[in-house]
Amino acid sequence: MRKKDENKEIAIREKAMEMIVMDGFDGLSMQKLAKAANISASTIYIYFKNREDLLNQLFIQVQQTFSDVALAGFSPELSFEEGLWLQWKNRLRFILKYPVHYQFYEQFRNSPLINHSDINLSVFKNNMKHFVLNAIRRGELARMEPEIFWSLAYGSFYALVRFHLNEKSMMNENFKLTDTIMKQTFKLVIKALQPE
Amino acid sequence: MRKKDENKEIAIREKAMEMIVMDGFDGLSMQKLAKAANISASTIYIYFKNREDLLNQLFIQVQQTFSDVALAGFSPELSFEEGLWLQWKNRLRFILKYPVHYQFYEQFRNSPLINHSDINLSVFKNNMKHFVLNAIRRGELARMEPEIFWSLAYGSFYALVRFHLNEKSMMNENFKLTDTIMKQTFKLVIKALQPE
DNA sequence: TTATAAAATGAACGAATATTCGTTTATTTT
DNA sequence: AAAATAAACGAATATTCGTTCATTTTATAA
Repeated sequence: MRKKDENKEIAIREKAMEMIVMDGFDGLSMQKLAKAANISASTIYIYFKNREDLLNQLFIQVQQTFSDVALAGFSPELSFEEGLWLQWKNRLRFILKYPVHYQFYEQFRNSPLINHSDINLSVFKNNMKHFVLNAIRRGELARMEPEIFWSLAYGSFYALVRFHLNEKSMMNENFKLTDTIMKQTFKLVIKALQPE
Repeated sequence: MRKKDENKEIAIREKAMEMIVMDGFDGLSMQKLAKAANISASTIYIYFKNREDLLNQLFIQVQQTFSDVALAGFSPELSFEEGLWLQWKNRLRFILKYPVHYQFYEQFRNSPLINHSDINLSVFKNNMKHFVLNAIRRGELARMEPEIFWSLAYGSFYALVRFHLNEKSMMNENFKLTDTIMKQTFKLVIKALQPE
């Protein structure tokens, strides 16, 4: 009984994401993908049920990895400032290390495909829930709706990342996301979220 | 010399955006679009050079309308709090009135197509630049990098909108973007951006 | 070494793709 | 009302699409 070639599956996954990031979902055809991965088109169907399944598997894996990375070293018992900063750093680390994965992820999230792929983030959600509740209990975080917290704490972070990744930035053509910029933004967010 | 039928072009534009929002860029074929708009496929090529041109024209128009709406009633001389709040309301008004346009807009922005379509937002940029500088001069806004300002002032707003439009919200399944929520978030943003 | 089972392939499938072409239709100008 | 012109169309084009299938190759268990 011959085993599946792990490298082949990885090649399929990586090339597929590269092609999607380069040319959009239109740009990914099974035949072109096969050529890019140096295999036959029919081989792809040994590793994935069909095109839709391939796309979903890609998203699920990236999503899972991304949220795992975000939680690395994280504990709901951390102080509010420490915990949030850790997550910012974790997220940025992933984005910088795997920009293709991240861009694929964002593209997928903003496409209608997202509706057909169900996501499981219960571990992540639970962590964040406890983290927020603990911070409120300790008086480090203002009492507020979870969506308000989330919008401020992460919306601003992702806006920064977007400026960083886009060549044509809204305000400044040559924007670079330095540690200083990130820390300054972070401090302002903390200020906003503090009680009273 | 027969004139072009304005309604026909509008039908093409609207149906195209609907199809893209429903099924992604894959979902838009010229023949299906023609059927949806009750015309012949070849007629589309009278109004648009080709498929790519159609997509670009759609984006450019929505982008222009959106930034015009955002500036409605706006003046760079407005106080910081008034001016920012006006923009938030303007933006939300557009999003709620034309959700399909907005979702198409976001989808396009997050796709590689954005790189092939050049955008002209000089009027908008100029307004915002003066607005921010005036607010700093009057001491209503902390001195900071434009990207930090932008990330906080709009990143959090768009994160709220995202929660609102997504069925499966990250934190709360049944999140509704009420006036109260928006005003609360806005107040926190103002707090963050204030000097000292 | 042989048997076996799954991986891997290339050829082939019909359906769908964007675009073009020759012709017809509708509208405006003379 | 006739002439002129571009809109509008239906049919046809050559490709490309995702997927299937019969066959061959290859790694492993016996």
